[in-house]
Amino acid sequence: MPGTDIVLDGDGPLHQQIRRAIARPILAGAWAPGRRIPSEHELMARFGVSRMTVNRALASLAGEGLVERKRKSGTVVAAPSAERAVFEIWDISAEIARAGATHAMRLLLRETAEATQVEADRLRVPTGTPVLRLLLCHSAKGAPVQLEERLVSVRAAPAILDERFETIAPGRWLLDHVPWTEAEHSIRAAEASPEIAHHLRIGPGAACLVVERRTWRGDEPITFARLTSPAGAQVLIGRFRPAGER
Amino acid sequence: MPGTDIVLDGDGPLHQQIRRAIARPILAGAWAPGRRIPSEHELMARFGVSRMTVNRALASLAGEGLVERKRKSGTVVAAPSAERAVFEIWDISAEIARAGATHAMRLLLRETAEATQVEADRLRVPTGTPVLRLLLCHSAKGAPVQLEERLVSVRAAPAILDERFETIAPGRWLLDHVPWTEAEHSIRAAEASPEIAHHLRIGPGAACLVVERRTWRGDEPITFARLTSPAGAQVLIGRFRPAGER
DNA sequence: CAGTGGTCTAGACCACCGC
DNA sequence: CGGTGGTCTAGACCACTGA
Repeated sequence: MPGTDIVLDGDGPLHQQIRRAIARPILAGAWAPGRRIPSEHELMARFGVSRMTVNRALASLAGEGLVERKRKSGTVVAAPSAERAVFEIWDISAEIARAGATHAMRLLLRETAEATQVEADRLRVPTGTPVLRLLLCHSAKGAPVQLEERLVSVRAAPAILDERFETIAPGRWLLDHVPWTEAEHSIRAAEASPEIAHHLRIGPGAACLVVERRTWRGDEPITFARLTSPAGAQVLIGRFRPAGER
Repeated sequence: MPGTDIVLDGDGPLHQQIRRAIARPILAGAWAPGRRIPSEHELMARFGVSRMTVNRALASLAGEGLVERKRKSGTVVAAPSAERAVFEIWDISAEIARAGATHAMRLLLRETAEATQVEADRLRVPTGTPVLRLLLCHSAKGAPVQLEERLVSVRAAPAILDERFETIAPGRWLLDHVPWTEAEHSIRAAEASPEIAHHLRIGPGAACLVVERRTWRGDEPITFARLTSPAGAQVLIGRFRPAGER
């Protein structure tokens, strides 16, 4: 098969290398859902490893829902699930597009500064660290659906200073340019402050869903985002199985 | 070692049986965090399986964070994380207890009925299915923190008709008595209806976090719960890694 | 029927780390 | 040093299912 760009990076255990080699084109969108992945025998031969090692990598990808495996028919790229979108992607523009609505974005603030005490706490960096401050309002069908307050550590993503964010959202840009290894979400309800209410065109004190996300690359904080949506504009859905299963 | 009640249930692949056998006492709280789990060699001998099979079970438990493994020192029960509580347990009384507060529970409604159209939709059963309706208010330190509206399919859990719920919460009872294989959460913000506001002693229209949970055993719906908490009373936290890792 | 994945085995070498 | 887990191999048998 030409065009199969799966290569091992030589970093870490073989089964993790194989897993990454296959996960990479799937997550990047290069392999469309339904595309067939080489069989275990083919991968054995290609990488010169035993079948157990290949199986371990593929079984793990199947456990995460990135691929689906069926006897006889083989392994194929799985359709992205809403669950994965919730806990992995967090790209509001993609979510809006998936819902079939048109997405618009307004950049309300963009400035570099040294982190204040409060910002440093949020981003988990020392006070005075250079940061990029962003404030954006995302709309679907003309109605505001999410206010994005974001801090980005300039040290973790220096190239972000060249980006104007006229068409691409900061979350998307970061996903594309800065690999992350760890993320933390916190989810809560809150009443809209006057400023947030103004931007979202809702009454002050109206119920909002607030998601805060931090990401790291190793021990290095990358970004802090607070995403505020009016009640009803966003529902997070997750599917789970008992810890003893799977 | 006396008192190690790990037994295989003979259901499904060996590595899953071993995984369940170890996960069960951990999730039930019978094995305290830090407790040492038998080494791979001991488990090999006890169950008469190969080391690969034991390793597969333990590696999987480690991946979920139920145990921690260290070379030489062995495998121990991990401390429960807030993340696990959010996505697995959902036992409000345990969460309150962990936070060091006293938990109280008031049963406001308990009746059996045939599911109305709306209830049938929520529980994903046909209209007219026998259900148990429950309404409870959970308090911490005397202040209401969560209103629980719950439907239980009588067919899936007939023994629940004998339970009065004076000391044990329905969620806890179900976890203890009805094994589930699949759960779905949805999370959103909403404004308190007059009735909910009354029970939670907040103003009508105040912001609330609403979590809806459905569980199944195979294809059989077990329960639907809507858990409403005042803004600020509850924050859900999750930690994640990229889909290509781990 | 034949291709595919699901599982399991018996054994091996290695890295880590407490004693 | 020796116990522990981390990884990998080569091979085996089986279950499922599409052609």
